[in-house]
Amino acid sequence: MRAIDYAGVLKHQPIFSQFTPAECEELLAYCTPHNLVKNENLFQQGETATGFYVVVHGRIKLALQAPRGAEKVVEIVTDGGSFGEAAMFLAKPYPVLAQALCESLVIFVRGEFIFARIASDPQFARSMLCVLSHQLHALIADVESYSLKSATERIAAFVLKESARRSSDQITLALSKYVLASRLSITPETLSRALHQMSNRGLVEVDGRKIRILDRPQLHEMLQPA
Amino acid sequence: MRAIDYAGVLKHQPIFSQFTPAECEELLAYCTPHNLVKNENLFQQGETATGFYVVVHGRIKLALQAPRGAEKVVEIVTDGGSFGEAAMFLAKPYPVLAQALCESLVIFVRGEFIFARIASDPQFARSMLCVLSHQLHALIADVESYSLKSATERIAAFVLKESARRSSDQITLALSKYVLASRLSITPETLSRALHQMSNRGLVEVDGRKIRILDRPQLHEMLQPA
DNA sequence: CGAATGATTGAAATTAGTCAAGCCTTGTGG
DNA sequence: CCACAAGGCTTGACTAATTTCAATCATTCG
Repeated sequence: MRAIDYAGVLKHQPIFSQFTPAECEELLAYCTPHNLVKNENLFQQGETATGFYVVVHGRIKLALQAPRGAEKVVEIVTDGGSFGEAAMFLAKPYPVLAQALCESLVIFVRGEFIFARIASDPQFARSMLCVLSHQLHALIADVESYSLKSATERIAAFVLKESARRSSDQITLALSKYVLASRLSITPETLSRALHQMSNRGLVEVDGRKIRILDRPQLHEMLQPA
Repeated sequence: MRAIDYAGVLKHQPIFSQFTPAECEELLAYCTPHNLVKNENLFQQGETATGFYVVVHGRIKLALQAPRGAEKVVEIVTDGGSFGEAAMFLAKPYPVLAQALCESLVIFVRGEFIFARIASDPQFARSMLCVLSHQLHALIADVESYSLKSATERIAAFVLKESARRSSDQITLALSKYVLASRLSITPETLSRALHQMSNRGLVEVDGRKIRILDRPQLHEMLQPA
């Protein structure tokens, strides 16, 4: 078993792409890798943040927890993504729970390094500002979706977005339908029913976790002004 | 009519509080003040951002617009607040509409200046990162509210938060109930009914736009685990 | 004063959630 | 290799929360 070249791994993360190999070596001293098994928690809602996380590979679920086991999945972070920056900058508790949906490798980066780097590298500061700005806009898009679209419309939007991301009419859910439903702020039952209904209308073809788009124009029309 | 000392005004905005008077003078060259009348639009959803805005005084509504006149109020920005930073950093369109709810003075700050300042002043970069982080966490709190709380609970939470902000049991809505309802993602009708119900239960006393908290413990309990 | 806007109220409709049962995989251990 | 347990998914019937529609009432402010 050979040691992983974590410095090399860091170099390949979008957020550190401007770093030289030497800088990655330096950064490494402030990093802690975490190998997570499926369903393992990385941190709980409420734990105070002293750094943030980069997802090397895998899928990390960020979720809000409510009494009686209810939860709301806010985001699924995948390869190359990061999370926890905002809590780090504010030195506040993480507002969400982070849990691995599958075997994942994430790297914890101590805030200490980031703060120093920002002080010395304005370009890096710009990158972090862009990362946070992206996250903010993504959340606003979610709020728009929750507030102004019906359950079926949200599902249609999701299918189209996934399809665009993979440049394919055929998408395979990397998530259980339970998690997807929570991400879309609906119940699994509603998701199931809505997919069936879309299937009956000939918009999509559903086979387990595979969804194929049959009538893209019609699907788009569902999201347009009435 | 005497010219307003905008440099002095800038100095008093939280986001520029670290600036020296000389720096504020310099900043001023990149600023454009806007006096807005009630209901005046500052920008439309979709306009490309080349800077951001600071609210000197007044109330600016940020809202998502949907077909058929529907809209969702995302945030109300008040004195000392700012908005549009994320769109500026991404050089993307504003995802929301900005409209004055009352006569307001806002100052537009060109991104050009901010970018230069970030390059030369790491402390300022930190400030901007904190501002964005705050906005992100505020949005997550909203998502939590929308997803995991009932309409009545959201109203109770709002009343308590307003009361805390003013350190008083008595709050006076600075918003029309229509705008407040949209902010809480409910309809005005539901807001009206819920307030009445809370009033009937002796939790609050409602008189037009004045709300007085009568039973704070009970109100808190509504937000706790069942 | 009177139009316009905002707020309230009631009744009906609708969406989505809840509860409960059953089904279908999938993986595991006998 | 089969059987069964477990989880994930689907389905149906019912319920509940909130919205919609419509009408009325109040307020404000030209």
